[in-house]
Formats: sequence, structure tokens, C-alpha cells
Amino acid sequence: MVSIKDVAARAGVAISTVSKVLNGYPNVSEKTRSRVQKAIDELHYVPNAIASALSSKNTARIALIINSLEHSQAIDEIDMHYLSGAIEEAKKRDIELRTYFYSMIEDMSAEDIARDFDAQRIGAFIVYGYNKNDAVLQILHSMHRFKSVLVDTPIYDKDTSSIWIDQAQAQYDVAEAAFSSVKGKRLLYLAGKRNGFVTGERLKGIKKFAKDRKLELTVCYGDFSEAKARAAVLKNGKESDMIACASDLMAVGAVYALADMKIKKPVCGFDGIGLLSYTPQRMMTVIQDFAGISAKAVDAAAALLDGEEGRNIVTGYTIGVREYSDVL
Amino acid sequence: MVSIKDVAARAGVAISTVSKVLNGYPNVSEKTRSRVQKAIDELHYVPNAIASALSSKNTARIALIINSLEHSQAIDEIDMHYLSGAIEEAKKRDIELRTYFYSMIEDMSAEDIARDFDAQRIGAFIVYGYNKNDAVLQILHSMHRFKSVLVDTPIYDKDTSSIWIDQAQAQYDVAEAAFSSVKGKRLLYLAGKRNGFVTGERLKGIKKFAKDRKLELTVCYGDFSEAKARAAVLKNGKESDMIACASDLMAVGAVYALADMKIKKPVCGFDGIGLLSYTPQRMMTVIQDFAGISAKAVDAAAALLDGEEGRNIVTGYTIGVREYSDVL
DNA sequence: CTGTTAGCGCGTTCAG
DNA sequence: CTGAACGCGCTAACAG
Repeated sequence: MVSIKDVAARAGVAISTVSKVLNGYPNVSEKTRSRVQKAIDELHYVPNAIASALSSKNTARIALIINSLEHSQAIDEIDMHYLSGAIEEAKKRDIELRTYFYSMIEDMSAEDIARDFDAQRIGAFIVYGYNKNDAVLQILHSMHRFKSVLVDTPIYDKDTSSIWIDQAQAQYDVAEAAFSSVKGKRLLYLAGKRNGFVTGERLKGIKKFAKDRKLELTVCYGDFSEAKARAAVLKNGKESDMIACASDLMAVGAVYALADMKIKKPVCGFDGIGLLSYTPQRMMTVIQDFAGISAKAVDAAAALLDGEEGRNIVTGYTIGVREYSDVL
Repeated sequence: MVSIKDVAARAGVAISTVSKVLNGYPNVSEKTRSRVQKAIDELHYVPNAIASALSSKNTARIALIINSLEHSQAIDEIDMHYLSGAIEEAKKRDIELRTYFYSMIEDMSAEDIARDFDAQRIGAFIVYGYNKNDAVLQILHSMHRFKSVLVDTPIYDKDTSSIWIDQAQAQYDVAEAAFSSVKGKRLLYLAGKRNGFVTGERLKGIKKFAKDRKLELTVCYGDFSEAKARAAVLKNGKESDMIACASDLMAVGAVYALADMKIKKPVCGFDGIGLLSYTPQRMMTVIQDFAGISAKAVDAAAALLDGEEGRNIVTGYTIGVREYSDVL
């Protein structure tokens, strides 16, 4: 295994000189730089990531905390996009990632997690699906011992960045796209989880929509659960002319409930998951680029580790329909 | 950040002694061991994983190579189970994992990948979905420079373990469960990808089934693609009395094709993905425990790194139906 | 059984 | 602009 020493020997310079060209430091003459580079290329030298991490105390590793409570194909799809987006971005930028599922840390104290992070030389963590109920993550965040990036949560400060889409506007837009030509006045809204950050924002959006259109709004909390959404629609669906849902999974539940009742009403969802293509009824939804968001989250974490201050990052989305033909 | 030095000081022993109790070495008296342990507990000391990895040359890190070519909710679901199974097992055993998606390495040479592995101190890799077409992975495997575990591929030798279910038997079993009471004699089989290892095995299983039942077997290659399966059934579905598919995704395509043609025939799938619960027709399938398989793969990789010889590991499966009510 | 001594491979002063 | 020297936190012989 060729080491920096071999490169130095071949280039006829000191180890430290090689290190300098490796890390793009200024004080190296162009001549020696190219000599060193030549040796690197010829030897196919790749720096040892471990040694590098140990030596430079820069704790450049980033933890990914996937906070979905259970598996379901819908959640898996979203999480997989989050994961692949982050992993590919990290690979490009040569950042090390550690993935944590919620189940791995749920019975650890914040202090335990912090020590685990220290041991792993983790300097920042990214949370997908942070919510107000997660005491542990909240403590971890409020310790300000690590940098953090919160996806879909509007909290940011000196060492915390936030990245999300404009939830309220997106909810408004999708409702408008789905219901613009609907005659009735009664709108049923299946909201997410109480205390969820996104839930509140999306609720704001649908309220504004209802107000602007002079619609009569009924809100049920479906907890992002397909089953609860289905039950809610079976119960309250008849007395409505259109149904907006705070997630695609709930929209699927709604659509199946309508199918059970053999009635048709326009429904709209939120997320853009593939399952939408298989349901008995097409619907408008907010299509999010989860992989792209995740890549940006990694960038944001890297920026924080570089000493930049936390920022509030708002990304885009599109409104559309996922057709069965899309998946074929 | 408390280090081994602090622990040694507090316990009044040498650093190496602490290291010994940390790693469970024999030559330490019970008295000093407990003194050291006390210091560790009091200081909440957690060893620095990086330094440990650098010092011990044991290249105990394991690479996960996720070899699905594209995203689809079905594939995402399976991969996510693979990932979570591996990650949780690795966390338990304190093994470091690095995840690679195929897209990250597809335009690298085997030599490049090997150097990347060296740089990351990766000693073994696990491949999900290895197939005969992957020249690069084949080279990487045949270099015998790293230990490897191949999931769903019956190749094993001194430093390669293989883990899979008995594909042929599973295919036989699911067909039997699905078609035992079917009257007709014509069986359409949608096979996987030509040259795929699992494809061949499953084909064997269905052939044996057809022979035992004296059925007339027609085989189409659907390449594990939903669209191709759908097209194949639209074309050949009428002239069959039952349809077996080498994957759930193809079974979904088949079911939709039948729905298009407004005919009903028994169909069976393979894998046990959640999407099956949403299709217009229920079906028997082989239900695999992907997370469990993946956890075993990590164990197998760890065993190889410990110097054990490669083994051929066969795991179980169940036959069943995924109902919509299961997901609710 | 315990402590001393060398490194692991690299980053980083600080003289020259 | 260059290189010798030290240290990151830990493991692994080796003495004592």
C-alpha cells in the first residue's frame, strides 16, 4: 500500500511538501508541485483517509439521522432518495458519512449520542424528519456541541442550517392546481401529525387557500397514516367536494376509501411518491426532489463545518401528476 | 474530549494497560481491570474509532455495494431493507460500513475501486445484486485482494461467502401454493434477466414444477422490468392458464396487463414487496427477509475478516400473500 | 502481570 | 519555498 512517504521519495521531496500539494496549500513552487503530482499519478497514490482524519483534528464526518419510525414502501422510497442523494454528494466532496436509523439511537441519551459522535469524529449531523416530539434530538441540537442541518424544519441559528421547501405555498399551489375547476365549496383537509413543523405550515397554506376561494374547510389529523386517512375519509368524505392531504400516503388512503364508497372526488397529495401511479384515481401532488434536497443538506453541513454560519435554505418543488406510465 | 491518557491517569496505570482491558486482552489482573473499568465509566470514555483504526492495521471496514441500476419504489423498498439490516447489525458489532451505489463506481476501473477501498481501510465488501454482466465487480472479486460476500449469488471460495435462499425451491413452492387448484395446463413464466444467477435458479424451479405437474411451460424474459412483463402478458397472456413471475415487480406488470384485458388468471410473484397490496388482484409470493439476510451478510463479512473461510449460507423464506390490510 | 517504547500515515509548525 | 521534527489517539511488541 503506497503511502505519502513513497510519493515523497519518488518526487525527491519531503513528506510535508507532498502533504502541501495534496491539500492545495500555497507555498509550493509550480515546479515541485508538478513533480509531486507526477509521482502521485505514477504511483496511483490515494491518501489514507483514516490517517488523514486522525492527524487533522478537523471532525469532518457527518451523521445522517433517518427519523422515520417504521418501514413502508412509501417511506422507504423517500428515505432511499434522501440517502442516495447524501451519499453521492458526500462521495463527490470526499466527506465521510455515518448513517443512523432512529431505532439505533432511540434508547440512548443525548449525552450518549454525543459521545458516540465524538468517538466517530462526527462534527455535524443531518436530521430528516425532525419533530417537536423528539426530546433526544432536541437536546442534541440545543447542546450546540455539533453543527446540524434540519431537513423540513424551520430552525436555524449560528450552527444550525435549515433546508426545506415553502410548505405553505406548496400546499396552496397543489390545491389550486387540483381544485381550480371544482364546483363545490366543502374542502376536507387531512393534516399530518400534531406538533409537526411541516404540518403547521401546510395547514397555513390550505387555510389561506380556503379563505381565498371562500371554501368551507374541515381539518382532520391523519398523522401521516394511510389507515387513519382512510378511516377519516370513510367517516367524513361524503360531506365534502374535494380532499387535500398533507402526504401522498394519506392521499392513497383517501382514494381507497372513496373507491370503497364508490364515489369520486378530486384528491391531492404531497410528496410525489411512486405509489401514486398505482392507485385507482390520478391526483395532483407536490413533487419534491428528495435526493437534491439531501445533497444540499450535505453541502450545508460541510459549510457549517467550514465555519460558516447557519442559513435558512428554501428549495423548489413542482406540482404535477404521477402517471402509471411514468413508472413503466 | 477524554482520551485513553485521561483514563490511564485516573486509574493510575499505563496507557497500554487501559488498551488491554479495552480490547479484552488476557494479561490483566482482575483488580486493575476493575480499577480501569471504573475510570472508564466515571469519565464516560469512548475510544476514538479513527485512532484505533489507524493504529491496529486491521482493515475492519466493510463496503456495501448496492447494485440496482435505477430507482423505483419496489427496488427502493428492498434496498432500504438491505441497508437498514446491514447498518443496524454493523452498529451492534461496532463495525464501520461504507455505502456505495453502483452509479458511484460504474465508471471506475477495478484497480481504482481497490485503491479507494485501501484508502478507506476497507477489507471486505458486500454486493447486493451481483450479476454476470458486471465486469468490474467480477474483476474486483477475482483479485482476491478483499474479502467479499455475494448476496443472491452462489459463488464462494476461501475469501468469499455467498448468502441466498434456495431460489429453485422457493420458485417451486410459490407456484405450488398459487396454482395447486388451477385446472388449466398452460403456465406462462416471466423470467428475470438473462445471465442473472437467480434467474437461472428460479427457472430451474419452475421447470421442475411444470414437469411434476405435467404443465406446458412458456418462458419469456422480462428482465425484472414491470413494463416488459406487462407487454409480455398483453401479448402471450391469453394463451395461458396461470402466470408465474420471477419478481413481484413483474407480477405487478402482469396483473395490470390482465386488468387491461379484463381477464383474471392466477399470478404469483417473488420477493414480498409492499406494492403487491395495492394491485387489483391478490397473489401468492415468496416473502424474503431482506434485512435479516443483510444482517447475516455483515456477519459473514466479519467472519471472513476474522480469518474464517468463505461459506455458502442458505437462508429461509416464507410463502404468502400480502394483503392491503397488512399495510394499514 | 505491568509499563516503556515504537510506530500507524498523515498534518502542521517552524527553522533554514 | 522546503524539510526536519513533533503529535493526533491508539495498538502492539518488548522489557521489566
